[in-house]
Amino acid sequence: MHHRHSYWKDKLKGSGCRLTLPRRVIFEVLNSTTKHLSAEDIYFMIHKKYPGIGLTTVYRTLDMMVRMGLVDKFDFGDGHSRYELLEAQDKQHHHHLICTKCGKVVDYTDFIKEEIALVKQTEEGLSKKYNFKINSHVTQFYGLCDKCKK
Amino acid sequence: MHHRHSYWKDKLKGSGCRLTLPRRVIFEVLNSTTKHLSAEDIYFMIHKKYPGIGLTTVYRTLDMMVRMGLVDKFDFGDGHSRYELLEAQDKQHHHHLICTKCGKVVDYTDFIKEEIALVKQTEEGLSKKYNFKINSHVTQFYGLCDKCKK
DNA sequence: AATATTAATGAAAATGATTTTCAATAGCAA
DNA sequence: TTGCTATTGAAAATCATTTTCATTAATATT
Ligand SMILES: [Mn+2]
Ligand SMILES: [Mn+2]
Ligand SMILES: [Zn+2]
Ligand SMILES: [Zn+2]
Repeated sequence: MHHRHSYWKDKLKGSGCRLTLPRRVIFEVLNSTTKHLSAEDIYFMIHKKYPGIGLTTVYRTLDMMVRMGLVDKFDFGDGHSRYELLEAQDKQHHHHLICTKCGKVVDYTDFIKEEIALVKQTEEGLSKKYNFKINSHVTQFYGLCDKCKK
Repeated sequence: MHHRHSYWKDKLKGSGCRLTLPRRVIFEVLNSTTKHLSAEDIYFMIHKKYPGIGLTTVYRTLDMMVRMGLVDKFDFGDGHSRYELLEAQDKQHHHHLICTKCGKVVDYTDFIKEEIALVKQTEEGLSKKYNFKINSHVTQFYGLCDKCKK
């Protein structure tokens, strides 16, 4: 985790960017949660302690982190983009299970091995057949969670 | 295809809805394309012949068709929701391959058999483990198409 | 066919997430 | 410190989509 810290900071500096307070704070929020936060979520989470940091900056910072490949941006269909630190903590590549009623999101890695194998194979086939250079994929399951089922 | 026409019309009427000109026109557009159109796309496609049909109605009609389970709504990440008639023509369940540069979308069904099998199996496992009732899934590959690669 | 009922429509206004603008600020290299 | 300029915050702008509301038209009834 410590090497990751320096890693992203170095990466910032390496591309002529500055290490600012908002950037450090926003990174820390993402690094210490398991949730899938929206820009507004983050804004409110830090606003008490850092009232000087504006929502605009949250958006800009998240956007930058996405471009740096540090953060993943998701759309779960509720009108708010959500962000998640890549390779954070013990996190690995995973897919999502989303409750369409309450918005609950589950990261699952259970069947990821088989999925990854199939995905890799599919990617290869598709790349060849359609001449695409595939960079990423998204798999999401939508449904109703435990509580919302009844 | 003829039975499909009557099918959706019957479904409409069955739920107390009226069969109006905008609805017929919008259905026809979706039924005669292989593309993934946005509300605005549809609006402009019909505007010359039917200048009386407003964008609001296009949105409303698409929304209704989605609720009826007649149309699928997708977000390919370009800021416009896109719509596709379900089970239209020779179309089957399929996944998408999206060029992040030019927006080209490919429907592919090549590896769908294996995918479907895995998806079904994954759904079962996830349903059990997380107590979700899974209703749908989305799988999309992002990359660069033939032309945009270079 | 004429009429009554009310779902559906279109224009305009509102919404709300995200982006842009721009003058002020703060990293950081020298 | 100083100077350069990337970054910031506030306010305004953008833009896809939704809401409002008076009008219209689909359909059931006469
Ligand atoms: Mn996740
Ligand atoms: Mn498709
Ligand atoms: Zn739920
Ligand atoms: Zn392309």
